[in-house]
Amino acid sequence: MENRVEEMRKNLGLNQEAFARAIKVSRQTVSSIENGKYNPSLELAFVIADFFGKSIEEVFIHEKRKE
Amino acid sequence: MENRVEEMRKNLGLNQEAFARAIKVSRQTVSSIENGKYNPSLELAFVIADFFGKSIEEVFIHEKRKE
DNA sequence: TAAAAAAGTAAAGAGTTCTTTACTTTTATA
DNA sequence: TATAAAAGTAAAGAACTCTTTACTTTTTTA
Repeated sequence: MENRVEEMRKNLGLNQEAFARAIKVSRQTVSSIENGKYNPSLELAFVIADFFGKSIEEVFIHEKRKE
Repeated sequence: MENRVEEMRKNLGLNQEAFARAIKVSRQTVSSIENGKYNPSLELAFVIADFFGKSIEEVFIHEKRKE
């Protein structure tokens, strides 16, 4: 799954540390999500989307693979 | 976090087993999510919402608590 | 280009999501 | 009401999410 977290974070002029503080996770969590190491939990996906004022679908791109 | 999975599943006339098969998880996973034992992963939330033809926000209700 | 700031990464550990197996309880129907 | 179908639940284990600590690499700026 792809996401636009880095792009949206940079649009707000925040570095990973400030963004991590704002959404109350570690900086490593932000880095891991931005780099696609893993997806956030649904809860964290909501927190991130809410922070950006976007829907989850606008931030996280679920490419539905067929077979 | 609340969700409307049970309601939407029943609207389609599916029991937990048929629904679980359709979204490729175990019946226990469906039961656990419907009963709020845990939230689905973001990936599974997308699969469920897609199955219902809804957005994640329409299926999963993230009540943002301000302490 | 040297120093500082920002970001990448790794490993160990805690907690969460999901599976399988199996049994119990509830709900629907003959 | 007896049986069948549907749903609840529990436990052990695998895989994933997130934390802390700590170090390395990349990018920015003085």
